[in-house]
Amino acid sequence: MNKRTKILIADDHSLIRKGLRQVIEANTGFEIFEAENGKKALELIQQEKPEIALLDIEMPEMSGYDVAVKANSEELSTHLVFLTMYKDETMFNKAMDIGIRGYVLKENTVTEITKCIDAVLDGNYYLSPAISDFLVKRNQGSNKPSGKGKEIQELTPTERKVLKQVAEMKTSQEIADSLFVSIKTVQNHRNNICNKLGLHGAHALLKYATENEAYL
Amino acid sequence: MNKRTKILIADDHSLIRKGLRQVIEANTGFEIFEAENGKKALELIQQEKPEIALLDIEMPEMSGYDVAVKANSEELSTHLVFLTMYKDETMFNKAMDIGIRGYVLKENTVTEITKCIDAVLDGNYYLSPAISDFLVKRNQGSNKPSGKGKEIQELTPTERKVLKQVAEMKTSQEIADSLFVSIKTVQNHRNNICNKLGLHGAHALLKYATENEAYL
DNA sequence: TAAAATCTAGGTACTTGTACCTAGATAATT
DNA sequence: AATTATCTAGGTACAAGTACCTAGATTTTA
Repeated sequence: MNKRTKILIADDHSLIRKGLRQVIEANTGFEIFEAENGKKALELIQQEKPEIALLDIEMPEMSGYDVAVKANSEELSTHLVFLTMYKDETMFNKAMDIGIRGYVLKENTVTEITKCIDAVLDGNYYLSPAISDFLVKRNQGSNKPSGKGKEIQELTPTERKVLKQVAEMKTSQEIADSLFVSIKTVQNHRNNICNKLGLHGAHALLKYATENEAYL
Repeated sequence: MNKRTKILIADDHSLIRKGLRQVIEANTGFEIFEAENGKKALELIQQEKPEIALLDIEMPEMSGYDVAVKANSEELSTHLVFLTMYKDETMFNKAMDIGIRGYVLKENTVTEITKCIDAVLDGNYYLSPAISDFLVKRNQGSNKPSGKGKEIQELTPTERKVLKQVAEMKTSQEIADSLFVSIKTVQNHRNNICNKLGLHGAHALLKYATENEAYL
C-alpha cells in the first residue's frame, strides 16, 4: 500500500478548518489532520510528520510562528505554510527567515490553497500575490518597494518609531516622553515624515499612520 | 417536485463560505447560494427569497447589518442570521432590534451552525451561548445598553452624523461644509459629544470615532 | 400650552499639529 | 578625513481641536 501524503491543518476556527479540509479533499487524496491550537499542531507534526503543515499564525496556546520555529529547530521534514489574515510585512520577513515555504492570505480565493500545496510539494515556494511585493523589496535591496506603504521604506528608524506612536493617536508630547526627547524633536520628525511621504494638511499624517499601521 | 429549502451564505472570505457550505451540505439537502459581499447578498435575498440567510456582519460593499436592515424594510420573508467574529454587545442589541433570528460566533463549533439553522427553521431563535449573556442583560436591565459603544445611543442624530465624519478624519471645517452649517456648530457638536462620551484630551474624540466607527 | 431637547452660532482661552526655518552633536559612509 | 545622514532642539506662524461659556430658533415631548 502506497503511503498517502499527509497534511496538517492548524487553525483555531473550526469553520476555516472545515473549509480547508473541503478544498483539500476535493483536490487531493491526502490524509488530513486537524489541530485547533499551536500545541496540538506541533504534536501532530512531531508524531505524524506530514509533508505539509498549514499553520494559522494567530492561534491560542502557541502561535503558528512559534510552532514553525520549534519544528525547524527539531529539523522535522515537514514543509511549513503560513495562513494569515494580515498583510504583515514584519511577520512575512520573519517567516522567510525561518524558511517557510508558503505564505497565503486567507482573504484570497481557495484556489490559492491548492496552488500553494502543489508548489510546495514540488519543492517550490508559494506566496500570495498580495504579499509578493514584500519579497521583491527583500531581495532587491529595497530602495523602491512597490505597492502599499512603499514610501515607508524611505523613513529612518526613529521616524518609523514616531509614526508607530502617531498611529496609536498619541500626542507629540506623549511620544516625546516615551522616547525621552524634546517635543520639538518629535514635531520635527513628524514634519520630516510628512515631507517624505508627501502629506499635507490637518490629520494627514494621522490618517496615513492609522491606514498603514500594519506596514510599520 | 418538492421545492428545496434555499439558504444563502454571505461572507467575504471564500474559505468560510466553503466551510459553511460543507457543513450545510453534510447535514441538509438545502439549495445553497453564496455571496461574497453585502450587495450581492441583498440581491440574492431579493431574487431567490431563501428561507435563511447567514450574513457575515463584516463585509465589503455593504455590511451584513445593512443588508438585514434593507431586507427587513422590504418585508422579505427570509430569516436572517448573523455570523460574526466578535462578541459585540452593541451590534448584538442592534441585531435583536431589527429582528434577527440567529446570532452565531464563528469561533464556535460548526455544530452551532446546524443547530442554529434547525432552530430558525422551526421558528425559534438561536444565539451562541457566549453571547446569550447579553440577552439576559437586555431583558433585565434594558435601559442601559452596556458594553462597547453603549454611550453612542445617547447621541443625537446630528451628533452621530458629525461623529461619522470625524471617524473619516475630516476637519471641522470640512464637516461644516458638508452639512452646510458653521464651523462653530460643528465644534460645539464635537464638544457635546466629548461630554456625553466622557472624552478628554487631544485626539480623544478622533480615537473614539475610529475605534467605534462600525457602530455609528 | 409649557417644558425640554436639539440645532444653530457666537466668544474666549488654551493645547496640539502643521509648515518652514536654523543649527549643533553624532553616527555612517565614502 | 571629509561628506552625508540622522538625531537632536530651538524659533516663528498659523490652522485645528478642546474646553467652557451664552443664546436664539426650532422641534419634540409632556
